[in-house]
Amino acid sequence: MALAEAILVCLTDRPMSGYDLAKTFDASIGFFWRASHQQVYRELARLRERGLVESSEMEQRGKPNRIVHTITKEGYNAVKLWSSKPCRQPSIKDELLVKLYALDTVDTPALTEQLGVRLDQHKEKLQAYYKINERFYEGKNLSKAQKGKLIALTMGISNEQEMIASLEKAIIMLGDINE
Amino acid sequence: MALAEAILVCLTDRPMSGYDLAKTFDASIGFFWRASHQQVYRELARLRERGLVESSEMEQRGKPNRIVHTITKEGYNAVKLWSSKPCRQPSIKDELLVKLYALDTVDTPALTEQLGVRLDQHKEKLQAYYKINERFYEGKNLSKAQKGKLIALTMGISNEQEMIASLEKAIIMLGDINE
DNA sequence: GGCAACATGTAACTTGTTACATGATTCC
DNA sequence: GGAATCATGTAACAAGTTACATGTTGCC
Repeated sequence: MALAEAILVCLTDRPMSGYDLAKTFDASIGFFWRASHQQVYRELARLRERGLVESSEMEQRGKPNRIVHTITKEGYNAVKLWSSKPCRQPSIKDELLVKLYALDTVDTPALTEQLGVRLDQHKEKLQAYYKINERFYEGKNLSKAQKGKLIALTMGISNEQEMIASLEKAIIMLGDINE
Repeated sequence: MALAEAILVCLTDRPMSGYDLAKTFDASIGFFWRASHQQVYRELARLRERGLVESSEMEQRGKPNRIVHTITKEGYNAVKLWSSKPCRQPSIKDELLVKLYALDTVDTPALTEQLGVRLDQHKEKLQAYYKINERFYEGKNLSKAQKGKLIALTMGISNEQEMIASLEKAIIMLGDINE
């Protein structure tokens, strides 16, 4: 049920269309909670039914019309209530670690390559985080909302750094085994 | 579809009952892939249908009978095939970071407490990892299978260490904001 | 002419969660 | 007497994924 809240949280920033939200879940908030556009549209329909967002169609020239969703007072209350309740633990599903766990049954060269692919993904993500940090936070006067986002970003950065170091070490360890 | 493979991977170690598997998904392999007992039983039924495991009932005295599942040759092949194909990226769903992202809409004292709870969870997990390391790996002669598990464990340890440091920092940053 | 971006959705299916259901033994 | 552990599952529902479906504008 936290997709609902993640959407509401995005809408506290500004009213958005489903398309905007889908893009947001592919970047920014998507770093902490990922969702496809299909999920977003389905959840928006439910939020509208529950009165937590209001939707209005905006005409546009040269582009298809957008349906813009605005968080309601009840929506804000729902976010506040949710935020006061304990979090569930983040779900963990990592195929790469499961493959390491089964090392003697597994295709080792393929696995080594996959570790490399993953390493590159984390490097890219770290660079993306650095750019966001430079562009929006570094050396700026920040509102409370921005400070919260900066804390989340900081955690993201140190997590990526750690993952990169870990994977580099893992690749070396795996190489040693196959000598 | 990777729950199937995670179960098969567990069964490469030794034949197990659904109950054993459910416990395994609550510890060891559960550190990388979590699943409830309901999911395990459902997936076992499918694996049996697909011929990837074979099941036989074992009578026990004083306890209910167990149904023990053994991985078949086809099961091993399925693991190998899966391992050679690229991994999907691990899913990310972290309510705590979403709450930080929405700091000005959120109940801040409650959030601070939740950060503390999460910090404790990671500390406990780290201790658990240390114990596993001591008991099974440190200063021992390791098979290839064990070396793979050790790599995964090493990654788990450094990830927990990083999370602990990050959360401690986040709690301080959040405290500074509310002064 | 083709592809990317803009924009919204439906349908079918697979996974994951919550609740229910049963029943024996062992330990406190 | 009650709780914990052992042991197996079903059913209903919620969430997530994959594939399908349509149509415009702007750029190369």
